[in-house]
Amino acid sequence: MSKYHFIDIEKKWQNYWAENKTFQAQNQSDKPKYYVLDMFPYPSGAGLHVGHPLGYIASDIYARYKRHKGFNVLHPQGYDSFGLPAEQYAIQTGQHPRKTTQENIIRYREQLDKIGFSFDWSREVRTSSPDYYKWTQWIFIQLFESWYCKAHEKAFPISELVKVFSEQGNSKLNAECDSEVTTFTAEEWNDYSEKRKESILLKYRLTYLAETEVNWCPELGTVLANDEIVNGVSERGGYPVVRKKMMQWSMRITAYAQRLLDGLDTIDWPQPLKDTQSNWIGKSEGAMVTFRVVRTSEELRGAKIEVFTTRPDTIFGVSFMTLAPEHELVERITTMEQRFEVGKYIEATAKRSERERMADIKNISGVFTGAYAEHPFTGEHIPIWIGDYVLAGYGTGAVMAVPCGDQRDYDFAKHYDIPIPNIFDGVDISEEAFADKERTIIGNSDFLNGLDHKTATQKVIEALEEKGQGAGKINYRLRDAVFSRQRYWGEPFPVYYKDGMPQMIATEHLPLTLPEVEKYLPTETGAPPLGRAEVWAWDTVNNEITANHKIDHETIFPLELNTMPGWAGSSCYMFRYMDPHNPDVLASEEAMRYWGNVDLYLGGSEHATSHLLYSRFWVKFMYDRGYLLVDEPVKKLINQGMILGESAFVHRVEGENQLVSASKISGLKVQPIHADVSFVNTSNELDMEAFKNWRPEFKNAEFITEDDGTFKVTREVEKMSKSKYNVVNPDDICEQYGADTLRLYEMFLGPLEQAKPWSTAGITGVHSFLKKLWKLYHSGAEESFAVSDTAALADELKILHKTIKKVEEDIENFSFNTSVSTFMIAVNELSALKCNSREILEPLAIIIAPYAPHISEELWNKLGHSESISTVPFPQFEEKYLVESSKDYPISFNGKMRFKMKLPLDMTKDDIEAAVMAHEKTQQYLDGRTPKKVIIVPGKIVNIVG
RNA sequence: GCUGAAGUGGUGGAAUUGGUAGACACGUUGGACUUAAAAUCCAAUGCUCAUUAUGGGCGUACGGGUUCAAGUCCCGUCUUCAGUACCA
Repeated sequence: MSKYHFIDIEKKWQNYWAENKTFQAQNQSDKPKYYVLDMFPYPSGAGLHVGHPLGYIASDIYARYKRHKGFNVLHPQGYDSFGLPAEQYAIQTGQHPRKTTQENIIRYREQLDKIGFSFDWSREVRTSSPDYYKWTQWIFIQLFESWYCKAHEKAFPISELVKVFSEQGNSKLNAECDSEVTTFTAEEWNDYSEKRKESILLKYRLTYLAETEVNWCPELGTVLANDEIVNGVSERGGYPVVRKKMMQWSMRITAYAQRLLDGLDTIDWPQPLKDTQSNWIGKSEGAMVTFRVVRTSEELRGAKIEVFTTRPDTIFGVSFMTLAPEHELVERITTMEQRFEVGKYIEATAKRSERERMADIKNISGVFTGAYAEHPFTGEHIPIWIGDYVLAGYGTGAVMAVPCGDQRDYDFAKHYDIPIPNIFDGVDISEEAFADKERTIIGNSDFLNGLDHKTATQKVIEALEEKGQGAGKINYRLRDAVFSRQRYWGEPFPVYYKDGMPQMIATEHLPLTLPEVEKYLPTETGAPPLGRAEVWAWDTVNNEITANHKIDHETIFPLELNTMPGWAGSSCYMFRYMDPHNPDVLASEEAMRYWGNVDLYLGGSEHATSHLLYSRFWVKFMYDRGYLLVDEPVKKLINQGMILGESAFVHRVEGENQLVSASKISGLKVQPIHADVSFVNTSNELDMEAFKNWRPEFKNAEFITEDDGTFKVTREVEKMSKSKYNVVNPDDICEQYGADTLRLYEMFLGPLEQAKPWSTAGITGVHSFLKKLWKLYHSGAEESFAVSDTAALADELKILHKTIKKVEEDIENFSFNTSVSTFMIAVNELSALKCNSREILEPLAIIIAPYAPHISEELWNKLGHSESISTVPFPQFEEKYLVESSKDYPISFNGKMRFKMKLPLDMTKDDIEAAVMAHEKTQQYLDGRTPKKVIIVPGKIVNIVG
């Protein structure tokens, strides 16, 4: 084995690492720790494509580099193995999702192993394994057993809440809870039945069961969270979604809204991602204002409308109110005369899907209820309307309409001929509303006249508070997260139902394992798939699962039929890696103390409002309750860009079986067809035979070729996907060029964070670099190993140290693409010098090792070392080798670079001025004039002002 | 609409953060080696004018500005991408 046989070399070292457990991390070490994590993959049936490993390669380079730098590195990997695709595959084929998931994991592992990652596989976790989801269930129970105190901004055990209730009731309590909680005294509480107490507590628990309006996807037979819906259809499959009321588990994430927002300042995450999260949380400051409904009938006694507004300062501009069609008061306040109109309108809006409503922004629609509200200050009667521009889900589902200050209110008022009073000084509102807070001076508003936005807001809130008709309020867009899914392949809830109330299974009996079912579809009665399980009841005497027919509602109770959503298993998994086999706790305190939080996390930005937000929420909760020692999961996060596919299109003449080459299309009516990219070479020529044999419909197709007889396809950049036939498998690249080439090439493609299309066009350049590197250590036709012990030349040392310095900077800045160039330059320069000195070639192998670990292990081994290169310290660059005796100084004159001058490095400013002045060429450019000054930037450039 | 990021050769992309723009690679062209091809090696390659040669002009989306010096900083305009959207 003398030539660069990458296949043998890579296999050899991958086996070596596995056998020697080279990358197993220890939980005790004198070294500083570093935790590098990738977002773990969902093992899909399609396997990995070249886009998946991009982030893994980057994090692997960083992990390997940190090991060279003397860190104890934790770099684990696992599988997010619960999920919908496996379940849908199960529905189609009847195969158990456990089986297909297992197969997919094996396939993923094979593919990952071929790329030479330095994962510590002894710590692997799988979210679908009972040993793991035991902890997901355990966390769920802790959330159930907790409430959130707003006074302390912290979660506490529910037992403390019970104590507060029994001692002083709930009137003084400042806790996060459902909006309709009524106040009670300690005496009242103590008199309540157990069931009533339970149902009150449920309104305070951090995970709770409630009738909520949810996004129901009939096609998938399940509810979806807001972030699982894109443009009104399901993210998976693109099926329609409708609103529906259902009894669901929810997570009280809204309790943590402010802390989730504040925490963003403490973490080093990309700005766009932070912005996405803070938009999603959507904090807005304003006031709650209560409007009394004018009592025109007994029915309306005590009726009030609460609104949220960010502009309480414009309250004197209110000329009508608008309720969402779904608002609970609509039914009650609508007058007899308007009943028919209102009913018609509500029916019409209910029929329209969310999507239609969004597409129809321009159309103004609404209807008058016939009722009036009373202005808190003027007592004026304000008409109450219904309009679908008001969303039931935001604020209170009602607005005080100030047409002069809000464009939507303005348009609505214009459309229905409602007055538009102007309450701004010196502003023309005849054409449009005026919404500039900064330039606002209030007028025509009684005690607010002449005030600016800020002062007026403050003053009006005080006045409202005095009247008991309002208060300052911060509102969030963030909703509580629905946590129930009507699916089979997810974590079962550790919950059974006694007398209609949910009960937790004691934590010592976890995990509650997923039952077997015959089919993975919902039942005929519409219950979730777990409704098919025959053994799915909880025996509270023996504390075990038992058959449904034994349910007696005395000691044996039905278990929850829903399962948890995809993000349940991924919210705290980073802590399980710290101590993955611990049977007693999620991770031991010792392990958590040592590893802290994730130092570097790599993954796609598509998880911004799901996994990354929910994970932060759970971690903060676990921190509050003392189960974790940190309140943010991840210190630094990098979003790697997606690698896109370059789809190939063959064009077929419409209605004919004629296929037209790219340049012959014009003028023809053609239909593009995705062709498999493996039939196309780099100059876009199609392998016509392969295409003919691809599908029977093309067997007899006629090809209209280019004039030279070739057939060309057109290209388009799209997301890589099986259905677009543009998927490139990393295995093929590893086979043809090797894993080291794949690793280097994926980095070389461009900046890590940027999306970029995959193209093999440049891969030969990277591959030939590795061949050159190999040749540097070998010589002769036989390429025998040839490294000598002769001392290195000064030039060689300079190249080496320049390279060390640059590569170190690049890795620290995560600009892995430029260091590949740096290696290429170094190898080219050293080859030109015919360098074969061990003094150079040994450190060179180390600095390349993080990027191309297999070839460097092989070279390291040939250099006579028996240990793995991955444990060797990274070479230190030394400034002294970079220093030159003299340097070319570019000389600028009147802003233009004129010529370069060789000057000694240690020259002072005066020396340089003198040297420049003495220089013959300077005289030539100055042309007899005296320069005003000579500007010297030390070590850089000399500039003469003429 | 709002928020954020970005705009550099034929292509992917560099540029030590204000100091010789286009590193490195692909592609293209020419050459060497070959019966030939592949592989490999060498040279040229931003555009443009001119030439025997040295050279000149223009160039980092567009228009201004600051500076001895701008891809980089400031103001304005345009375009692209991403997130979000009747959020009161």
